[in-house]
This record gives sequence, structure tokens and C-alpha cells, in this order.
Amino acid sequence: MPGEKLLNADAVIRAELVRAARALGVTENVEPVIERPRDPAHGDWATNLAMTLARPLKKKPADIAKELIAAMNLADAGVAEATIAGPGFINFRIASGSLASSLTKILDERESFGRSNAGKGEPVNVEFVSANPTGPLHVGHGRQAALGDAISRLLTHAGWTVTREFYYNDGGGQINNLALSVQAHLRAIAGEPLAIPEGGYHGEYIGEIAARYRTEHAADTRGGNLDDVRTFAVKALRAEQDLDLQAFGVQFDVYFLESSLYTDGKVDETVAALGKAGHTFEQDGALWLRTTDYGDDKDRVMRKSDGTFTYFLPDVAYHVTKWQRGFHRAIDVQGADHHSTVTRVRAGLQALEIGIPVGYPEYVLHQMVTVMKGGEEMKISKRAGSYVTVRDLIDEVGRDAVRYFFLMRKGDSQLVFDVDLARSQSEENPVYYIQMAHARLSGIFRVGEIDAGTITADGVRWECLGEPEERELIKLLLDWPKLVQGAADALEPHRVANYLLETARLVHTWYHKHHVLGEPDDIMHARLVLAKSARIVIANALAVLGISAPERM
RNA sequence: GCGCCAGUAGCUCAGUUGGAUAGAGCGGGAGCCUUCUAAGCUCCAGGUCGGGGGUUCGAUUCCCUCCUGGCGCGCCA
Repeated sequence: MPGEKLLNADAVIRAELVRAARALGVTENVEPVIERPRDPAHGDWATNLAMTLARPLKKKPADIAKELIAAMNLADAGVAEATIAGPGFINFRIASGSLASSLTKILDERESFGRSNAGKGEPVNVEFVSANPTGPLHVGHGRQAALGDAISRLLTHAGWTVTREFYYNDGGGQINNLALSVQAHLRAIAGEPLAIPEGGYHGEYIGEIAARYRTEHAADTRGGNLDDVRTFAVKALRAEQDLDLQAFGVQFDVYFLESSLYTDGKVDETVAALGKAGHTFEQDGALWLRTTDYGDDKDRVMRKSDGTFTYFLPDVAYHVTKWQRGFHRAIDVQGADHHSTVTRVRAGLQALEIGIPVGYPEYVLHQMVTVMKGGEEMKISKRAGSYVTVRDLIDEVGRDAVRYFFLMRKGDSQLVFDVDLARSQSEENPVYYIQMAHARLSGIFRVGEIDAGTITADGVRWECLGEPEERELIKLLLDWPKLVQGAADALEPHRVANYLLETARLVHTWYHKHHVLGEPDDIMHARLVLAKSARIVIANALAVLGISAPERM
């Protein structure tokens, strides 16, 4: 099938180049880099092979290029023209008709276009958000939710079987502070002065929980039963966080409770196993793990002198369960403020000596988010008190825009979320720009009263798609499978966001310059095929980011 | 002091794993609606890619060093 072959035009060209290099007498490994030139005037594909061979062959790059071209079977590689340019690049141009015929693949595969089986259906666990149930989700959790969900979608696209997991730290001292804070509010309602304890929580929601506790526990209006207060508060806040996630459109497959590690004996098992493996020691009344054996800069306490555990030990026990549950690949999405746990958790897993690989789990760390509004940093939320919540943002700018803004930057960059820009979006927001491209393409079919399902590649005169804007758009659409694969490999959804922006731009340019409806039949048919293809790719890419693809706006 | 991340246009950030004349959005300036959505398009201005060395045909990209900012360096999570 010609479409198949041309979609892999780079691979075909590469093979021809290798063959040609052999013909020139090159004996060592030949690995030509084939890439799309930045400037379309430089052709559709380009290679640097002549330059890399300059040294071993002791010839000028330009001469080598000439010989390579002569030795290649260009027609077999689908190349219409090969030219030498710059310091020794070889530029290949593919005939418009051949290029366009590759769109057949997009029409055939539709929502599957871009999917692959690279992951072979193997299980991967993606853990993200994992907020303590001590308050509403803040902007950092929002970035993490957007990232984790998009990474999960990317991996699904790449053929992995993904489990989204949320880990609740419901066992530590923070939860106790929460209970005490609610208790303080209960006593305030009963007439005492409000006294939030040291390290307690101050948001308005604490008072709301206290009020609800009071109505449901009429016999304990002062919160004397701290266990009841704790259970009630955690339950209430988990429900609250679920609503936040629901508003954001993020769903989890597994909610894993830290407390279950204690009740199931996993914590004790892990301590015993680490001791048995010989990597622990006692000092100052505490039990330590010799993490310095595994690259940490100091040893870490597992069990405090008061007999309770640090967060680190359950963390290790938790990741053991991931391994034991069959996840031989696990990805943790976390804020960079937790990066010190990376070495520690991995060290703990190594110290168990149960065959867990050194790089397990993989970490995707993201930098901090600051929210700007009216030219000033926005810190105060009505709900949470000292920080801005995910819900605040969604209420301000909408779910799609929040997702896009969190995903448009790579995680390594600190992110400034400009609420004004995101909201003045009816004008200039990139997410609307992209969605508009999809809506416009949909509009062609709607206005023309054409059922897109009836548009096929049968009988298309591909050479009709020869306008420069069309060639550029087609090439970009055909790049989607590689782009999504690269983004999945690197766990970098922002590549998809950038790709979408670029694709939308080419769509708008093409749409503005060339008409579809009312053109001669063969041109209209060809352009309908292109419009349908572009709509499919944009919808697929938006789906990877969890953003809607509206048919009209 | 040590570790991680960053430093690219006035602002916010990309840069396809080392390629050709470094890009986008916003902001600034000038134009474009009798035709499928002007929520759009076209053009202009704007750069010591933090500084300095090195590696090579070629560096924003890799190495070294210094400067600046963020985060972390707990028997908190």
C-alpha cells in the first residue's frame, strides 16, 4: 500500500542511504539521521549522512553527497527530487500526490491513528495527586492531576495497560492535626475561644466539617471522641477531593490507603525483611536503614524512638506492594519538593534484595506553580485559606483551559498560571485557538451537509492537494504517530500541547486561504479528505490531554 | 556548604535527544470580513540562547567552571 510506505518514507530513505554508503565503500556502522527540515524550502526530509562520512572517507561532504545520491534508488524510496544544500545536507522532496496519499492511513485508522503496541499490553502503575486528606486540592495537585492523567493516556496510547492510583497518607501525624483542628472548632461552636493547635489547619472548611459533625454526632458536640472526629473529617475531605477530581474529569482505578499497610501487616513485614537483609542498625533508640549503601547522602530513620514509623518506611512497603501486584513498571508523579524521597525509596527497595530494578519506580517531578491574577500572586482562597485550590481555578477559567495551561509547559519548568490570560481566553487563549480549529473543520461538513463518515480515500485525485499550506499540514499530520510515541517514551505531555498549537495554526492558515465547499468536485473531495484527516488528528491529540473537541463554538 | 531543577524576544515558555537564517503565544505597531465561524488571517518590530572555557565539520543542546533564581538537605509528609 503506497500510504503505508510513504508514511515510513524516512525509514525507506534511511535504508537506501545505508545501501548507498556501503556502495561507497563504508564498512563501519552507518546510522544516518533523517529529519524534517525546519524550513519547508529545504524539502520534506533531510539527512546529515554526507557530513558524518566526511571524516572516515576523507572527502568533502558535498562530493560524498553527490555520490550517495547517484548510488540511491530514489524512485523506490518515493523521492521526487534530491538536492545538496548548506554544509552538506541532502534534501529529499516527495511528490505532492504521493505525500497526500498517505492520508489514507489516517482515514482508515481514525481514533486509532497514533496508537501503537509498543507497551505490548504490559501493566504500568501511574501514581499521582496522592494528597493528604487534610484539605481541598491545591494548584500543585492540579498540575499533578493534569500531568498524571495525560501521562496515563499517553501510555495507554502507546499500548500499555495503565492503572491510575491515588495513595492516601491517612496514617500519620498530619491526620491527627486535622482531627485536633476540627475539635478546636467544635469547642468554639460550644462557646470557647477558637484555639487551632500548633501545626493545625486554618481553612474555612474545617469549621464546616465541625458544624456537620455536630449535627451528625449530637452526643459528642465538643468532639471528645477524637477517633470519631478523625474518621469523620477524613471521610468528609476524601469526598471533597473526589468532587474536585470529578470537576477536573480525572478518575482513578485504585485508592490505596496508607493505613491498610499497617492493618495488613505490610509495614512490619518490610521492617523484618530489611533487618533480615542486614541493612538496618539501631542508634539513639531508633531503627535506621543504611541508605548510604545505595547512594543516599545520609542514613535514614525508619522507626522513631517513640516506636512509630517515619513516612519513609510505609512508602517503601507501599512500593513493594506495587511490585508484588505485578507492576514491573511504576511511575510516581510528584512535586519537586518531594524529590529527596526518590533516592530514599529506591534505596529501601534495593535493600530488600528481592529483585526490584535500580530505577524502580520512575519519577516524574514537576516544579512549583504560582498563580497570578491582576498582576499579583494569588495566594488566598476562600475555601482553603492560605492557598489556591483546583476548584478555584476551574471555576475561574474552565476545565479545558486549566488542563491545557498545566500541560503546556514541561514539568521541569516552574509554571506561572496567569488567570487573566487564561480567562481573557474568549479572545486569545491557546486552548480555544486549538478547539476553534477543530470546530471550523467540523463546520465545513455541517454547513455542506456532508456526512464525514461517507468521505473516503476512494477515487481521490491526490495531486489536488499540492498547495504549500496543504503539503505542510499533511506532513505535520503524518508526524503525529512519532510525536505521540516520543511523548510517551519521555513521559512529556507538553509535546502534545505544542504539537496541537502548531497543527491548529496550519489548519487556520489553510482554512483561511483555501475553500472547500463549492470548489470543483475533485478539489472539493481532496480537501474534504484533508479536513477530515486534520479533524481526526486534532481530536486524537486533544483526547491525549483530556481536553474536549467541540464541533461548534 | 551539598543535591535536584531552571536561566532563550518586553512577559510566559517551546526548541523533535548535536544540525541549515533560534521559534510560538501574550504584549507593541500596520493591514484583512458580499464566500465553509474575524473565537480567524497577513505583515512589522523585538535576541550576547546567564558569563567564560572545552569537545567537532557544526553547540541553545554534551563536558568543566563561575553567576542568578526556585526546591530540598527532619526521629515532618
